[in-house]
Amino acid sequence: MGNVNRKEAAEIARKLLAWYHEHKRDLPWRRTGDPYQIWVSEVMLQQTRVETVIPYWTRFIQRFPTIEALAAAPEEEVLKFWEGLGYYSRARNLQTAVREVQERYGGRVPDTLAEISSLSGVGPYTAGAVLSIAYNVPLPAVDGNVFRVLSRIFLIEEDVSKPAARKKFESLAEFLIPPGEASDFNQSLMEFGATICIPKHPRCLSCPLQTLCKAYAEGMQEDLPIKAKKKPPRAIDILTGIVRNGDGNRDGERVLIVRRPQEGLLAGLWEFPSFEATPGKSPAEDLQHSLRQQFAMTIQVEQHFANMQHTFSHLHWNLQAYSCRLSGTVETTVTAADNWRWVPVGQLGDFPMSAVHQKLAKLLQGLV
DNA sequence: AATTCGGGGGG
DNA sequence: CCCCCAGAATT
Repeated sequence: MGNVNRKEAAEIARKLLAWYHEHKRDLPWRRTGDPYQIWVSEVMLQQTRVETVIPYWTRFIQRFPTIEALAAAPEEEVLKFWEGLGYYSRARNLQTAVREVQERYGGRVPDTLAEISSLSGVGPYTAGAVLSIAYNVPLPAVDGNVFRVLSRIFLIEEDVSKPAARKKFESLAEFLIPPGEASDFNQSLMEFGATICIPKHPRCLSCPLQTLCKAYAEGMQEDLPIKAKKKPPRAIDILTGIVRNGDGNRDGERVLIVRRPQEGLLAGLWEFPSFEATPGKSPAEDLQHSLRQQFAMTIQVEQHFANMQHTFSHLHWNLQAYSCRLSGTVETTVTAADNWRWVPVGQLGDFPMSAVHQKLAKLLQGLV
């Protein structure tokens, strides 16, 4: 596959670099040479669009401008800055990795493949991207764009969703890097895929590589890359309690939130207490039973609050939320615990929450 | 090699 | 509605 000689490789690189210098977007992380800040951008960009990342990166770098700043921050604050971006283990891994750079590498992002790859959350793509972009090390950075671009230029009909395909595309991408131009070339390949050689209806009429693209010559550009279809997400029913206490004392009304476990889906995020529904049980009974079992609380379900549907990569939530009220008063000594708290509705925004629960919080605050 | 991890934009 | 997105870790 992709048999290229040095001359063809040089021509592709030359044309892509010329196109890139003319058409590259003015992205905020292209204005810095700081390897840490470039690293942050690459982690945020994993499975995430450039337009989505821009405001997150800007706020994150403003708050955590250096490795020292991020290393010293409370994890929950880091999550708060990541809130809504998804794949929250990226944030946790990034902070773990940054702390290791502090200890092991004296606060300087390592510039070798072995060292940077040992950091948590740094896989083959991110390692190549940071090393090439920040240090101009001639290593490939194969992301979804590069799979698509190379599969079309060289008409590679291999299933790119198979892990085995990655190594072949990596060696091809590495071979194409012109001497001394790893940084710009790798970015040109991705930028080209993001703006010209796009997934559907590629802009072949504006393409600087049209004359040498094998897929275009065969009229196959729309059929590449080959990718296996994903399984549909499985659906589960979730019951959520918007539980308010009725003490009405000096602090006013408070609502119960719970922190999810440190591992698994939405790890470490706060949410209104939620449980997978028990088939055959009435929602009110089910919710009452679950809250008693988990938090030793007696509540009464007052009324239906809202329905939410949310699809994750592999899961579909069908969520029903009910307004509930705590029976009796809350002892002042148990108004907070390690993984649950009673908080004033106005302070819900201080806690990192998933997109679904953010929406519930806004409904509760009357902001919608 | 197959699953688990979020969320949103666009055809 | 489906696909895709500057993927990595776990099993």
